Amino acid sequence: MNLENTKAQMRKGVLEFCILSLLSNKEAYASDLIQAMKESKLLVVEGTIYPLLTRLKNDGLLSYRWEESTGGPPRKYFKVTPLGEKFLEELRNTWDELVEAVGKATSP
Amino acid sequence: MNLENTKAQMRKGVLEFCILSLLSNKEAYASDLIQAMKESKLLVVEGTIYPLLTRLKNDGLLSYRWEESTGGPPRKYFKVTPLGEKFLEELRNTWDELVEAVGKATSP
DNA sequence: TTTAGTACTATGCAATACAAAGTACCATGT
DNA sequence: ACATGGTACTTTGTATTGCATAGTACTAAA
Repeated sequence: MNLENTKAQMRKGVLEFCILSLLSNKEAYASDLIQAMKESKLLVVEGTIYPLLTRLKNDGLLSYRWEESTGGPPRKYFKVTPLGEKFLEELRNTWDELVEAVGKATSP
Repeated sequence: MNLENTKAQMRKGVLEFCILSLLSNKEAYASDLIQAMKESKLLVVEGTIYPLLTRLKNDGLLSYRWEESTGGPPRKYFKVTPLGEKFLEELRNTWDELVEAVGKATSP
């Protein structure tokens, strides 16, 4: 039981929420997202984000298009589907409820 | 990918925090905790809480004593150890940071 | 042609919430 | 005395998912 492990556990489930939310604002590819998450102090690495994006795509919450890059291989630009927007809305509620519930449980 | 599943994911890591926090206020046994969590709208079931309590105890964050019950088998009353209090303090920071980080990442 | 950097893919592991089945103890009813 | 029901705890197995790691493929510069 170490703190880093627990932090990682806490991040679970909120990553989905954050990624969907970021993509809801504008299209992006993996590196954009990693950068954006980093700026919010939510560190994510490649091994996490690529499988996550694939999962969300397979579930119909995201779609993507290929775009050529000026230097380097082409990029997968993701955006949120209508179904994804709907799911995102539910995630917002879920998150708010969780924050409130934890507040209740942990305030003396 | 369904909402219930994601909710469960979001709860991960938070449960530890809530349980430690509840026990920091006063000693309790499993059913007390399940009840308290329920009142905070954080549903937990036996299969989750018993292994969690055992984990926390094995890591030295909790200790327990047996107490006879008026009706039914004896109960394990848990309380937070000094090490647990220290860990709890860190979890508080971690949680606050996470809430802030998610807020940044998900607000337009 | 080789090297470095970027982007994506694939495989395997560890942590943990939960379900489900099981064990043990006590009190009550017959 | 015995069966029944409720409470408390234990054990086992499963599914999900973040992460590490290694690998593939493309571009550009040396």
